[in-house]
Amino acid sequence: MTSRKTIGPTAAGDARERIVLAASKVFAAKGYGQASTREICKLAEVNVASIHYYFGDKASLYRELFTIPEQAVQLPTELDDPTTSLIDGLSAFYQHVMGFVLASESSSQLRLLFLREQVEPSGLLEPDRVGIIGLYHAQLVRFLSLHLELETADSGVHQLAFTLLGMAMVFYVERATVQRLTPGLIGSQHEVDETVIRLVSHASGAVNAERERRQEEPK
Amino acid sequence: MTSRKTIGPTAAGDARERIVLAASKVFAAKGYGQASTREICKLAEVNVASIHYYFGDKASLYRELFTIPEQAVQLPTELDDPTTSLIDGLSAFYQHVMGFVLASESSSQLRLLFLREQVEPSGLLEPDRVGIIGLYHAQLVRFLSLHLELETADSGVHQLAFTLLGMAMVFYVERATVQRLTPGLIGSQHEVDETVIRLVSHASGAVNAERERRQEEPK
DNA sequence: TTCAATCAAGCAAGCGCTTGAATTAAGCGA
DNA sequence: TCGCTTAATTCAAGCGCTTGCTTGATTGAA
Repeated sequence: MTSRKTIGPTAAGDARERIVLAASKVFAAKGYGQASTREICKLAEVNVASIHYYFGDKASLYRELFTIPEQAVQLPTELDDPTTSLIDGLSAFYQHVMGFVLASESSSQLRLLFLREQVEPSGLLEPDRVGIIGLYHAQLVRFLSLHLELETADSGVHQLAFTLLGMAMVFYVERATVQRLTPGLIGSQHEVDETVIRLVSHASGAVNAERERRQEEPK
Repeated sequence: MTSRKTIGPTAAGDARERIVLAASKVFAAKGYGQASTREICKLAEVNVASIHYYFGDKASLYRELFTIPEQAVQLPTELDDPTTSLIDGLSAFYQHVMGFVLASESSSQLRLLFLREQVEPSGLLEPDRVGIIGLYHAQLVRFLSLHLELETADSGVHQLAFTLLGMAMVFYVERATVQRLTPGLIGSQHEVDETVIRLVSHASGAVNAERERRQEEPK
């Protein structure tokens, strides 16, 4: 049905790709429910029937966007290197995560889509699916367990990982509010760099607090 | 048109209240766009015309839910008391904020609605409106400026306030993920209490880090 | 000639909203 | 207490519109 051996008539078989690109933009901007197939097709400059022709239906097109992610969800490798210091690891983490808060173009388009699916699940994906946040969280738990010298990760480490995640997530979820209340944090690359430095400082403070908390009540 | 001097026919004039209650549930669960007036009316057990009769249209009904909030958005008073210590203030803050993560019933229904409007603005409210997060943020900035002994709040304090906010927000925005990855953090009142204690610890660590960061580079 | 690809047109369903009539409780003179 | 008026409220039906999706015809490169 959709063999790609032979390319289409007009110019190229890129209609399918144009649909995927347009869909990622519209879905990311409006969410699954509010996005209309007609708007996607108009943006992709294809006929409304093309979605059915290439993907079957709207839901399948949406799921298609979540099958690409292997490259999009690339975790910072430094955190899994045992020789990385706490500060360097946190620095790598926040540089990586905050790198997408700028440039709302195609690079971060998918990431926006993933975040939206995480915050407001469409119900179309596998329900037990591990989202981006889950991947970051697992990596942070590993990293923190190492630097807190724990054999097994307990609730405290898990919560600490959520703490570090939340510190960055607020800039995505509340991006508009941050920009309005405090312009100068995520407006330019230089500002983001400054913000990352402070994030690392706050994060290491939290990690140290957790370490001290454990020494007080080793239980 | 809608005088409430005389009560209606059947039982009481509570049809309007039933609509408000049902609307807050449906809007909170699905968002403004995905919620349908028919579903709201069905839940409220009223005719579809009742929304127009009592509120005019769907948008006005939605706005109505945001005019009640004075009691819902009650900030913790301890933070504005100059005699409150850093730890006590942080403890009051997180107890207050995390107090709504349990009990997903009517009490937190409105709060869920507010959070959704913050994350995904409907565009129906005044555009320069300060949401809940803005109120909490302003209070935190005041509190932190006091305890960091600053005359004017700069970007660093603002960011620190967002850091403290994000640490709690992750439990709301990523509630489902937290429950799945780390059951035992927000499942019961006792668990929430434990979580709050650790949050206060992490937060004070972040605040102390910010304090030290300022001493190093006073500039 | 073949067939993947595109197109305009339209279908059923759901949406917000409107309408005019039916229902009901309260007010009131006799 | 009765019968009547009045007005608040509820109701079924349906209007115009958008939605996702389908169809049968058309296009054009191989």
